[in-house]
Amino acid sequence: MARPTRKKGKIEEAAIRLLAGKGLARTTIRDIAAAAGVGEGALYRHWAGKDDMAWQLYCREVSAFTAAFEPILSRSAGPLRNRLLDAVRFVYRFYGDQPDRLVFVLLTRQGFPQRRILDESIDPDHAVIRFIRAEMAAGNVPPGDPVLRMAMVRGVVLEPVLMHRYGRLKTAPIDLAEQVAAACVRILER
Amino acid sequence: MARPTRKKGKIEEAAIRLLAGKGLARTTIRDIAAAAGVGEGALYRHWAGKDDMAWQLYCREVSAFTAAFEPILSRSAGPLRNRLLDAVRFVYRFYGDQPDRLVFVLLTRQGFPQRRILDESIDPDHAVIRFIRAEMAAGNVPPGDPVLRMAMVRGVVLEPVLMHRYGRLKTAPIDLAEQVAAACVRILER
DNA sequence: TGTACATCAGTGAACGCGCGTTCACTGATGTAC
DNA sequence: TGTACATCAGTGAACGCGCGTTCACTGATGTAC
Repeated sequence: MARPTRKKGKIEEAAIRLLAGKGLARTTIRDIAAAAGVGEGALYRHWAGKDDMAWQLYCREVSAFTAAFEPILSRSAGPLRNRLLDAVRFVYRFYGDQPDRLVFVLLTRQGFPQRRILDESIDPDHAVIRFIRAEMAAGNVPPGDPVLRMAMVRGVVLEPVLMHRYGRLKTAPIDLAEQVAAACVRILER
Repeated sequence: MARPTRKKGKIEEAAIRLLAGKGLARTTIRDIAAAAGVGEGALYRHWAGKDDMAWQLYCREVSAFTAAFEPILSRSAGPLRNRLLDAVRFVYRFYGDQPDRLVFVLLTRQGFPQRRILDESIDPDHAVIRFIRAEMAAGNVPPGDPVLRMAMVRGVVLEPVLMHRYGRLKTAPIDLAEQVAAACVRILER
């Protein structure tokens, strides 16, 4: 039963790279198979089809990201600004180490034919909303719509990543972490 | 020669709606033709093909947006915070009036097969960069990378639009303009 | 240990559907005289 | 004004390519005895 799967991992890595690069609709099974050094049929040994593979992969990667990210947000020691800086650094280091994976997890909007909904327990946006709610309760953030706050913070943190990926922003995001974290503080603290 | 074109406009409106909704790759010629109430061949009377139509439409709409947006940015009267509020209100009103058109112009990333580059003279991001450079020169914004500043402002302003479009943010963006503009001021003013 | 068999990851040619595009045609409008 | 013709937006069946998927097959590994 526990037969060694040699090529499933290769397919997954190739898929993440290609999906982050050009999205689900423009990525073909043959693209993925060729990039993974695998026949076209191999994919169907592990998943029901293309969309199923993409969705399962997406859920797994989002879940893994959030599992690593949430503890950083919920560490309650130190002032808010330090914790925000840690969180921004975490995201930007992840991008520095595995740009395709971060883009796949956080910046692959749309893409899935049926409007699939991510479970709240693994959605990184919801982790940020919970964080903001907790900080409001603790009196570190003035009351207001936590979803709006999350949206603004998300935009400030991730838009520079996109600009870097498209070649517009020359500086690596990790070197901008202080500036971006400072902007987050100003958005949240009123 | 000046023969009346009855259906070109219908095709364009349908295309904007569909492209904003599901992107170029998932939108078919037949989708557009059906939504416009037109035969499939009609499109080829006006454009060389699907990609050509999408690109021409994109350039036209971006250009029109920037032509209306730039004067608001470059009005030099009044304090920075008032001008930023005007700019945010302009974007959010545009979204309120024509959500599909705004999403098509500002939030349709990627999509085009060959990495086509938008001319600087019609790119709204560049209009914002020019604005920030001018404010730096005038001493209203401390020196720093104008591209990073543009990216952060862009994220703060547009991420709430996406969240509203996907149903996560319940309040209409126009009612959040003051809060978002205040965040922009804090990002730019140091 | 050796032999026979079962299991299953992986192959790649073939299939059929859906897509962008073509093309022979229609019909409405403009122009020449 | 009326007639003949030219122009061109628009039609929709048909075409062919590229895609996701299938399937008969291979071969490596695990298991029974």
